[in-house]
Amino acid sequence: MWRGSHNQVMSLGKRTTLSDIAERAQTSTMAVSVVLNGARSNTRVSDATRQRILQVAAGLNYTPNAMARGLKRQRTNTLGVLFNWAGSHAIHNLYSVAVLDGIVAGAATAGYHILLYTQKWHTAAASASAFSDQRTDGVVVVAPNEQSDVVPGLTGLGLKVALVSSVTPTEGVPCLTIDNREGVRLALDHLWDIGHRRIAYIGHGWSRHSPRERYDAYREWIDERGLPHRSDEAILADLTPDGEDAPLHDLLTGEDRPTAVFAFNDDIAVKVLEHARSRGVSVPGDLSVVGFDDVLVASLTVPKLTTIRQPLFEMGRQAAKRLVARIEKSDTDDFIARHVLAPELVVRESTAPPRHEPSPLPTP
Amino acid sequence: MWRGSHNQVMSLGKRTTLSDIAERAQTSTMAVSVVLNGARSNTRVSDATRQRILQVAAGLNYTPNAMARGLKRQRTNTLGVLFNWAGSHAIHNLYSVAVLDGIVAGAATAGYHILLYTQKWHTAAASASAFSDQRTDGVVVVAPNEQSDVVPGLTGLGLKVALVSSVTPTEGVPCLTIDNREGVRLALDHLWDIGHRRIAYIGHGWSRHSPRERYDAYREWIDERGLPHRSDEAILADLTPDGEDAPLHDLLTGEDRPTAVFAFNDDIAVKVLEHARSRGVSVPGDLSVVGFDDVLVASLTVPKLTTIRQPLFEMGRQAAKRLVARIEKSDTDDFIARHVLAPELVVRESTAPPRHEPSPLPTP
DNA sequence: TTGTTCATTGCAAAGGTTTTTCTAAGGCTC
DNA sequence: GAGCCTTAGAAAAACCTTTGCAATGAACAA
Repeated sequence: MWRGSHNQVMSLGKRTTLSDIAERAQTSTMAVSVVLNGARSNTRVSDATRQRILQVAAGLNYTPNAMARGLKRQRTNTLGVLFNWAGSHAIHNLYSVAVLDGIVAGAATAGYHILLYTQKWHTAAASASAFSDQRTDGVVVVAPNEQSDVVPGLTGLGLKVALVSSVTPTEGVPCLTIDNREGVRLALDHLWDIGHRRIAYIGHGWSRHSPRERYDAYREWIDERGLPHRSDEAILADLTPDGEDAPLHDLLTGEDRPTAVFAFNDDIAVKVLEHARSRGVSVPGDLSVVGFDDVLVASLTVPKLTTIRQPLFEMGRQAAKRLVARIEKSDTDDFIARHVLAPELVVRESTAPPRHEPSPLPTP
Repeated sequence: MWRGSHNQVMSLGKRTTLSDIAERAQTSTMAVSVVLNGARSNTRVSDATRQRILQVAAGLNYTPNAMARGLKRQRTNTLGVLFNWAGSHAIHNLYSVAVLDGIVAGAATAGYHILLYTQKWHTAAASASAFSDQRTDGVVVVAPNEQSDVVPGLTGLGLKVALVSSVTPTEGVPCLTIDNREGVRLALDHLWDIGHRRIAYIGHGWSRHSPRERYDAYREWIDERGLPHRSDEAILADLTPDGEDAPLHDLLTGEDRPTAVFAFNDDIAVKVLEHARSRGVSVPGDLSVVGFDDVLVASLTVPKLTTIRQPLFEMGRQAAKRLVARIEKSDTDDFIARHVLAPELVVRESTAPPRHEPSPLPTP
């Protein structure tokens, strides 16, 4: 290790820069820069000075200043991620966690870091400009609220964007999603195959795209099979934590109650399970339950939840990968905007053939 | 909105810079800089030009270039986060999720962003220098492996560091942790109070600090109460996913089997629950189970898990907060290194008084 | 000897912002 | 009317890296 005479303080005082190295190696900063990066320049360096530089650099453990480099290169090797905030929680559900995990993995293999913007952005497109600081080379937006015009706002600023779980409003923005209709179909076909004919849908909030799409697919399927529409077929559950949800209660205990329930997602399915247990309704004996997402908890419930698996990790990973590709190739060669991944039925323990006659209701 | 003559392309060509604004406002870039930030400079600007600048800036929706600003200010308003990677998953357990969520929240209130470094760092201190690019103002290290010398490596480089869940090896590094001994005590006292005398410990891997500390606390408590040490008191379970874990099987079905089990964390406790169910051991009837962490799934198991709550979100939030304080105050005024938060007993459904006589074993 | 080629390396500019220093001008006091 | 203070704003330096270009010098061919 090469040491200067009065440089003991070096390590904790100033960071070492290119010119520090240059000074000690008796050369200029550009030579050092060229040697320490793969030289894209037409500046060439003799072997003698190259060795000298490498030796000095090794002794000083130099790390390039990412700010200066980013400023010069107009490239930061960093991907931004935008979440929908829920209160003070950015990563408030297991869905986001799985996607983020995938994004991180995808970015990691491409040598990119991840920046979590901590600003809340659902407000207006006015806030979009905040993300076009030059901190990131592109942004992954996870499940954007469609009411919001953030995505057009971002692309309008010339920002590279990739989406996870969203319809694509703007051209040229890769969007990772699954086939919701197919997922619903898988779930309902499964229930049909094991004998269910009275199947209810439980969901919430029509404001977003996927709830609408899944509910539409459900109704379509019901029509296809020639089943009657139930008056209570769709519950917009604001399911209170283990509380008194009257519509849900009615649904599960009514005279013409369904033998199976398809829930918009696993969170809701879990609540249905809890509700059923507290009401003495046995799952899957009296009621079959299918969820959607196959989030981490789905395999931990009792009974384990049958659900439609979204490859969330993979979606995040691919979103990162596509975004990087878009950043690094300046042009949109073989660019496909919409990547629809296949959902998958995961049969666990919460579904079974219905009892032939509705069992007598347990007295609560 | 002020528009120049040939600037329609502005929005999607180049980003607007200070000098763009200066040019249009007929002034210099420094004046613009001074107006658009809280002026710390002694450059002063008349009201007339100030208005002119503000007007032009509003029209061009200017966003400062974070790279340039960071380079100049030597401050990025960004906090780095370092996780222990497990395979390709950075945020592989609910523990990390809760902490990260807290870090993000804490950073957000302080106006900081979060950078997730995607490099794996457990290898050596040599990789520590990679985190002293000037990208972040400080780094939160979550549950560092103590074998690794990364933390000393980081601080040695003059980097500001905060730790979550770690012993503090170096001076001047804030460390957010809980009182493990107290947590163990809470759990065991609870079991004692409801009548348990044969209590086993299930954990794994002594390589990290907290397993050691909790196990030590367990043994100490056993001694204090004058209870005999069990030969099988500590199972180092490499619990295979719903598989054949022989030691665990022996423990749960042996002649002198414990009436209660204290698990190192919730993940293990959940596996014990699964194991018990598949063996026909009823919880809490035949066996009480206590976990540790109170991670999200703890309230979703059947029966719901009694556990020791770690305020993980709060730990993350405080780590971010302390780190920011340390960054913004140059000096270590009233600096306290170690912040020990209080664990809390959360009694749910997995604990109950033991049956007076051991119930006959169910035939598997 | 003179002109040409080639390798080596330093100069300088650029990237956008912040801050210190400095100038110019106007207004005030005596 | 001269000196001085205040104000407004510009020039320039700095932060650190990257890269086009020029300069230097040596070897080499004519």
